[in-house]
Amino acid sequence: MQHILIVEDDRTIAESIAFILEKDSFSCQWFDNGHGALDYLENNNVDLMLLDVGLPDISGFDVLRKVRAKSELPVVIISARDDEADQVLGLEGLGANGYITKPLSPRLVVAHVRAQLRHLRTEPKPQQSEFSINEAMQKILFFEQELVLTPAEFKILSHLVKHPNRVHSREYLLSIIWDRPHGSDVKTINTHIKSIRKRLHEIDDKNEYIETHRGIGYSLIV
Amino acid sequence: MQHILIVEDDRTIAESIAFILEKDSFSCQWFDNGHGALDYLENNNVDLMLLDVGLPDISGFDVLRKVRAKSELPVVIISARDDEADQVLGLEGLGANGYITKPLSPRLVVAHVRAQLRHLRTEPKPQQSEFSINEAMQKILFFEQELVLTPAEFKILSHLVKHPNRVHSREYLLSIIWDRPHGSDVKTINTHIKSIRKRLHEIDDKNEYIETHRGIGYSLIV
DNA sequence: AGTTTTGGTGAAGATTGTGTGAAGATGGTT
DNA sequence: AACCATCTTCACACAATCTTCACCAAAACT
Repeated sequence: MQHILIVEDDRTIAESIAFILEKDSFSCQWFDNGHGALDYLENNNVDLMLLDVGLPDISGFDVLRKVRAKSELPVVIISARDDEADQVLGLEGLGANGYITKPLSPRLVVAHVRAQLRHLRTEPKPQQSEFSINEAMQKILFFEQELVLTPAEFKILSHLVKHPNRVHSREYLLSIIWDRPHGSDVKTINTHIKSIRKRLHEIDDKNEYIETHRGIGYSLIV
Repeated sequence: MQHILIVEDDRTIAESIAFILEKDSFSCQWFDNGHGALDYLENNNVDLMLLDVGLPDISGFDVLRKVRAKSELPVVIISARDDEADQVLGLEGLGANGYITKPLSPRLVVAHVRAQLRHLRTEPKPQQSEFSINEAMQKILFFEQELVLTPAEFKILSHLVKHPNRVHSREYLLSIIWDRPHGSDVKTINTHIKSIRKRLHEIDDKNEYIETHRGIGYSLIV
């Protein structure tokens, strides 16, 4: 599931956006201020950010700059009024990926989000790694050798392979395993990671491909 | 030149899609109803189908199932409103290859069509195997020997033979057996697979040709 | 160094999915 | 109606997998 971060100080608007997106099978996290959102970004796996320019604490301008300092995360700007047009222009120059004007149309929000994420998906960097995924057979090759994985292991590893070199929280990795809400302990992931590591070691016992980020999560190094 | 079949009851939308695609050097054929499109498919060479879910005569659901009963033609769903989301999900389960929501963005339509056709090109060509199908006789040869199969078994096995080395969900395999909606349990497939395996074992009891993918479905290994 | 927190490990439940045989339901044919 | 082939359902056993737990090791913090 793709995870959207909503930064919007109007609670009503934020909730309606979240409602729409969740109906469209995205997961959402809402912040009514910039600092909270930036903190959240540090430790969580976010696929796209919807950013209102008029925030109480810091300007959208600064939020975007800080985000861009660290990542290429797609950011869609929400602009409140026409007289913010100049500001929006500046934001686009700074690397915003799109913008929507209020009042928001539900369809338009979904369309923008989808468009950005699809665009992201259709531009995969042909970054070759020692892993290759065969979705049709639900199998992963590691140095040309087939890994025998359980469903949960497959889901976790294929996500790590698709998004290497970045940290994924245990919560997020758990959410990948389930279809529906399921109240199991995040420590479960430790065990899954353990067995994935074991399987990788059977083929190449030298290297550590899955790195532990203490207190945060795991990442795959390629 | 690649040929696109457009099934869309809104003339304006259909014409604009056709215009865009033709500008992009595809050829198009438009139908404003499902039955006409299905007839056309029988006798014409189509590379991809753009299918609106809200048709006047039969539902997109039924159209897709009928198409899937006979081929792996790439089908991209066009969904009109948000409240069709559930339906679209069902269609994806039934084997749709993608979907676009209205209002349609020209670039997005072209992108989807191109993506699907590119994907098609990389699909493995039918490779020769120990199986050979005689459609006219509704028989399958396995190591030169004729398999005696019930209709349902024939449909399942011939689909597996035509699309080997990839996983097929029970839902999908069930949809192959029926022409129309039929509310039977997906576990039925377990039993069919069991009896197909039994028949294969009668000829070659060494190998496991049909592989189980726990929680997902089955695949035929060649 | 000692304490606290977090992650690794192996094994023991708990849970879920699948295989199996047989019984029941369905639909067509005589 | 009775038969037949076939499809579907069911109950159970078994296997694979997921989760939890207890314990130890490693890291971070006083």
